[in-house]
Amino acid sequence: MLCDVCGREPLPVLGQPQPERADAARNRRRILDVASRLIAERGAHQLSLDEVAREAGVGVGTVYRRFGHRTGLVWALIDEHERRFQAAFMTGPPPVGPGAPPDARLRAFLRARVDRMVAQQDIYLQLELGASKAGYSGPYWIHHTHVAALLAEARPDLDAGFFANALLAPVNARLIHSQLVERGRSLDEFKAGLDALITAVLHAPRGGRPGEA
Amino acid sequence: MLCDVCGREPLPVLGQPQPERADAARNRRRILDVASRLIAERGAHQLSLDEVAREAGVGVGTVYRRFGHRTGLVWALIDEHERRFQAAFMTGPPPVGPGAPPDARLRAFLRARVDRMVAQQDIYLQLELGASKAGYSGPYWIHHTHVAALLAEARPDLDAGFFANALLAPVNARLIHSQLVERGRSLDEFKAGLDALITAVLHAPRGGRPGEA
DNA sequence: AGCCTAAGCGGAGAAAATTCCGCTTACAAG
DNA sequence: CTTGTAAGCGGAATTTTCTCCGCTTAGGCT
Repeated sequence: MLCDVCGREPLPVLGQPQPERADAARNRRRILDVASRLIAERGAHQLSLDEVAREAGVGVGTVYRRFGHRTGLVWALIDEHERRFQAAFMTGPPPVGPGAPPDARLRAFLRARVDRMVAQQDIYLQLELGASKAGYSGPYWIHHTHVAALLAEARPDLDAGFFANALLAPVNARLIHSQLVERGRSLDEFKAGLDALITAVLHAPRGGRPGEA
Repeated sequence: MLCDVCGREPLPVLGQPQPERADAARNRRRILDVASRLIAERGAHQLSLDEVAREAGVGVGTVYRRFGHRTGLVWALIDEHERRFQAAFMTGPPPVGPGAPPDARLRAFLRARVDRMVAQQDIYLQLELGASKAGYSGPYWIHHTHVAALLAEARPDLDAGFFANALLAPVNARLIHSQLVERGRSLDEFKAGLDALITAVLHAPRGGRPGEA
């Protein structure tokens, strides 16, 4: 069912690969390989799925059945990195992983997220473009849950759900790109800003109920 | 020139209408009228510029010469509201306009921005979709300048530029939509969250240099 | 080995965005 | 009123996204 305000339906979560026919697996691999090569050559912003299909030697239908839409393919290209990233903050070593105090983990997490976005700027920009078709996709809510949990640990009196969004929202490809490329800010300045934001949130005045000032 | 990372060029600022031929002005009017009718009828997400052109009795070329691209047209539809909004916070009565203390103005401003986005959700979603083609457009930076100025007034020791982005980032159509529609949060909860965020920023611990915690 | 069928395939084609360019015309200057 | 010309026009053509549906085949079953 499509939402009547934004006209989209949720992006199917790309879970663990369910049993897949051999030819299907081979095609998936080919498509992903071609796509990442084309992106490396010319940038994610002019990736044409027709061309991917042609170069991969499959029909466009195959690409679409597998990945749903343009954004789905781009997301699949990030998926592997994302899994690694999730492993890092969920089970990896401190300060990103468990073991460090929550404020340190928050800082480390947001900084790592920035690094990921900078490393593959154009792919993330592409992802955010398609986002209005795919909505906030799986990984966003995983990150949200993580940040909210750390916040709840450090400051149980706050509205963790809201503040998690508030901390994640500035860490987006478009803003980072504009800061770095158009506004001439440095990465360090940006990260220092995030640290300051985290500090501000963690030291927020205590209010009567969660979410109040 | 196109940016080689994101492949876009800046959205031309829609300034005051420069002298325009009579037929051009008439066509602009027709296009805008048809577009807003079609959006009212069927939602911004399925606005087809071909159809707009047909119904307005002009060629598609005319639509594109005038508005540049899909996002340009959508933005033009918001332009009038935006002007009113800008007038309100720059020269209107308090608490949004000058006269109230900066913290009150910040709260009022963000709440007003939320209301604007809620009132025309689908148009703003559309705008954010096109954003990666148009980049952060004029109004974003006007809002940013405004928020940064208020922050600088209240807390001259902070990195106003960064925190302005941090306050604006959570007020976006996609997040608001997901909170309200998918997550079942109320508008009041969201606004209360923003108030708390502002409070946290304004009470941030004082650091050695701007931007540090 | 032969059969069955659901999963997978592919490409024509519909729909939408955006570009291009030769024709038309508003309107200012004479 | 005539004329020159820059501004404006329109729509065919190009490009890309995404859908549809009839054909093919991998691989389990006997």
